[in-house]
Amino acid sequence: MGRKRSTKPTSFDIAYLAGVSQPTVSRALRGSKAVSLATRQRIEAIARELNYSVDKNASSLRSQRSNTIALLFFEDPTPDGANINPFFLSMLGSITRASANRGLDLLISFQKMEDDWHVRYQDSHRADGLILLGYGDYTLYESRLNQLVKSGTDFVRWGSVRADNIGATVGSDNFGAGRLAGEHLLSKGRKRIAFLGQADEHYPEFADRYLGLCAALADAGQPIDPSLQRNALSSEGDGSAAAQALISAGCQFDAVFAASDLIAIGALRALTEMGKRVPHDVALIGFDDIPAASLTSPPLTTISQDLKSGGEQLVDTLLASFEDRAMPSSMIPARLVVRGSTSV
Amino acid sequence: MGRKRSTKPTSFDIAYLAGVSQPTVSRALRGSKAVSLATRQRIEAIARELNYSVDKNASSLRSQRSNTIALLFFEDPTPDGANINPFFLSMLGSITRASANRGLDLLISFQKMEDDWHVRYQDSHRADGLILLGYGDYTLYESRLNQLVKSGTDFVRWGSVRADNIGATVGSDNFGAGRLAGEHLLSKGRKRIAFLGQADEHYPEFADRYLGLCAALADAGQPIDPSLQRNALSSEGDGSAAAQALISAGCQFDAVFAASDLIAIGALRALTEMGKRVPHDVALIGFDDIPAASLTSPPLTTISQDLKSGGEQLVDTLLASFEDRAMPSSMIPARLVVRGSTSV
DNA sequence: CGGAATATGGCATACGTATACGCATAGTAT
DNA sequence: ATACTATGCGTATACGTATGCCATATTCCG
Repeated sequence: MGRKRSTKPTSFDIAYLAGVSQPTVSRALRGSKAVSLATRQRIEAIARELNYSVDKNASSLRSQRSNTIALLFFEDPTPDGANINPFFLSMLGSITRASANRGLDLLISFQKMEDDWHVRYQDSHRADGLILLGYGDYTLYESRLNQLVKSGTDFVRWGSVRADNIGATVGSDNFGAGRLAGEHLLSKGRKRIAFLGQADEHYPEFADRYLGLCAALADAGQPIDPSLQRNALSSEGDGSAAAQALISAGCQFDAVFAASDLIAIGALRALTEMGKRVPHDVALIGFDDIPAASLTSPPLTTISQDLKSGGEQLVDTLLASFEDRAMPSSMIPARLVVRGSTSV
Repeated sequence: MGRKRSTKPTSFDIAYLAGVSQPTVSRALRGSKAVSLATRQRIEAIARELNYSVDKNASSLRSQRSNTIALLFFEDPTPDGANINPFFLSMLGSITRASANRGLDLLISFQKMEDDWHVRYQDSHRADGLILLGYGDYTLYESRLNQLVKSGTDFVRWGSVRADNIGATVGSDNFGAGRLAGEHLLSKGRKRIAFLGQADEHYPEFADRYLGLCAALADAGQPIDPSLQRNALSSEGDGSAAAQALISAGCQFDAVFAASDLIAIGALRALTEMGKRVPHDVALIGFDDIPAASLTSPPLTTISQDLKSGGEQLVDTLLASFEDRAMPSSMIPARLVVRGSTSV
């Protein structure tokens, strides 16, 4: 079954039945102006009747255009691989919809940083362009990005939007979001705000969030205590460890801004276990608004990224680059979601 | 950029450089036995040097094999579409990996029940076969499945494994899992166990779980009270409503088995709000072990489905059907994960 | 009413690969 | 030595569509 299909209809079959030539069928179905309305409708009717559909491979081969984009997801170096950051899964959903709405097929693939994915996708004409997604050490794939540019591959990245980015980038306004978080905590009377998250050039998004927080503090005339910034990658384990370290070091703080919800959730556990009450002793705010954020106790105040716009912008930016009208990188505003972890 | 690429190398280029004919290049790169080791290695070296990669479209067109599978995700009729069941996102991760390991590309797409996806994917030679994923009313797409069979499309479903299934199906042993849940609750001394979840033929997986629970009760000589079964689709809202209804109706129960974690989380909230202590007054067990399950308070005892095996079996079953050696439907054991919501 | 512009659609061909055949050469068996 | 099989590779062609170019029919305008 499936092997011996009764010969799928081709454009020649349609042409024969419609009394026209095969090219006319092709033109009609693609909506070319060179075919009269009457002829087109006749052809469309027959095509529908025969359940005809254009052969994607032949079409792509001839036109050198696959109408397909590849979503390459770069994993954190978490070796077990079972669990994926829920935030990116949501983003994936958004991109899927955006692609479908624009008539594009979507290939997805998880990548190890080491593989030579650029060859695999663009050179083989599997896809017209790439969307690159993933936290992880940015400096690690900088050289890869340069390769992409050099080989003329169209691509967009999700990440920190900066002037000197390699290739087009779409991302949240992390600086603004960090400021938002800071202002919210300040408005609650908190002054000594810890930041949990890697804040160096390897993780530019986290760094931007931290800088936003610092800006808010500065605006309010509050001092910035570097000892309140603790590194943490995006995982519960890291968040928990960072919070513990903070307490063990005897730091005084009345609020925690975690660079991701996973970190926040880990921190919440550690804080609770070590006798700090949230939000009474320590207010806590996360980032991403993953589904689990509303389930913790207290529920987590967090920053919600606009995934819908994010996915659409990624796809649109890529489409623009197909057509040689390069779209600029774009920055998407984020939104504060207030829940129990910051309201006393 | 990207438009005027300096003419990608073809198999003819390789052939010329290697001093052989184009077909020999094709054969060599596909590992045909008809080409000598020396020749193959020469060809491979040149191909690597030129950064050559087989044109996917030409290859698929000629061989009538795309080495691509399409993952079609059927959404619940939740109209907002923003949130996707986390369980299926995890499954998606597992399928992605399984495909990659077998050298298959993966197309993904969210489907409305109404579209004629079967045409779009298999008839256009986008994919060699389909994986169908999604909760939702099974009877609704029964007719579609029959169409697929009739048109000779290769596909596999994730769902309830039954003898009379249309097409190959891979799924968890829902009956066994239901029994597992029941036995666990009975072992905790609970006797009046409510079931929250649609348990009719429209949702066979839920129904199987309920039947498993009933079997456990029967084995223990406990009566089955039909009024303790309440319908709920897989959402927090439904779970919460069902739990409230149960209490409002004045039903006596000391345990709840929810057909999914989302339902369980909703139920947990309702129970707590209505003054029932979990697990003291009511033990609660969910299904799926989504990431959020460990974050509720108390953390949720649940059933964990083996997604890794699930994804692999789906892909392998599909591959088998490509090769006309039909693999049977297969049932995957599930595992009980005990947490606080059932241990006093 | 003649010639030019326009509308419609056919002809030829290219996209890059895979495979059925055929043809050598070499090795083996009879 | 003849016939036969196996090996290694070239020849020819098919996969199904899209598109540049040209031929015809139609319209339009002075």
